[in-house]
Amino acid sequence: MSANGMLKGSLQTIILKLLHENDKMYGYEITQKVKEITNGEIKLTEGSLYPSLHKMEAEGILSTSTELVDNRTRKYYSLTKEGHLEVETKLEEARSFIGNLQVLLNLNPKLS
Amino acid sequence: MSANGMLKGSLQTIILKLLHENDKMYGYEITQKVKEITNGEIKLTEGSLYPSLHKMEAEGILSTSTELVDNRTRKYYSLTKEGHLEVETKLEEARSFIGNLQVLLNLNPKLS
DNA sequence: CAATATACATAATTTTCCTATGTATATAAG
DNA sequence: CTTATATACATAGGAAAATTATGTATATTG
Repeated sequence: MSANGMLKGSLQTIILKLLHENDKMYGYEITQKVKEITNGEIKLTEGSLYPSLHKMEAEGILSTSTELVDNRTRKYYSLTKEGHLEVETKLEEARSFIGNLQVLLNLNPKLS
Repeated sequence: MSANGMLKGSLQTIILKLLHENDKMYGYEITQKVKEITNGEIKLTEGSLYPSLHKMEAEGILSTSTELVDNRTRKYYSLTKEGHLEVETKLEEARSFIGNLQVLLNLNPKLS
């Protein structure tokens, strides 16, 4: 929630990057991690997170395994081989887009 | 077009920033300016640009004036008083969001 | 004369996210 | 003991934003 109408288009990239770093994570853990890293400025809603995870699983870039902890179900997500390729693509797109946006908006313009 | 699925959410900000710098611009001119600044990496489509301009005009943050140049109509857009306020808000949002995204994706992480 | 550039517009669709809701267990507060 | 909060998942319905695909029209270049 809270002031991120700009999330569109980068949610998948954020999720994939976290899974690239952490090997396996479950949904709730992802929301907490994003909140922590951004000092509470970006809060993923379940209504956007879970459908996005399901979609990527259906596309074959994520795989799942379920565990039971304290009587509560945890569904862990991991990158597949295709997922690892997809992260690189998405990150490069993000790098490029952010660079262009910074130039357009005069925010920390690209040196060089 | 071309590799900017991440445009969602920042199109208005880009337009407003250009109008903030240029006092008045017409649609086609905006597409050319964005293409020029980003070395052709971001190409605004008419299908997204014009509806966005119309919407902002309806909201009262843009005003228009039409001119005829070489027998072709040009519809110039300018920021209204509200538009000038809106630019600041949008820019601050963009600054914040990009900062968070950079930390999440490990791209030029914020020093400090 | 044809292709490209300039200049606007919009309908229909798709993508992506959010809101609201629902289920269920564990723990902390009072 | 009861209530609120945190943990943990899921999905239906709706809204917002951009794209695709058209359509009109004039000027310029080859």
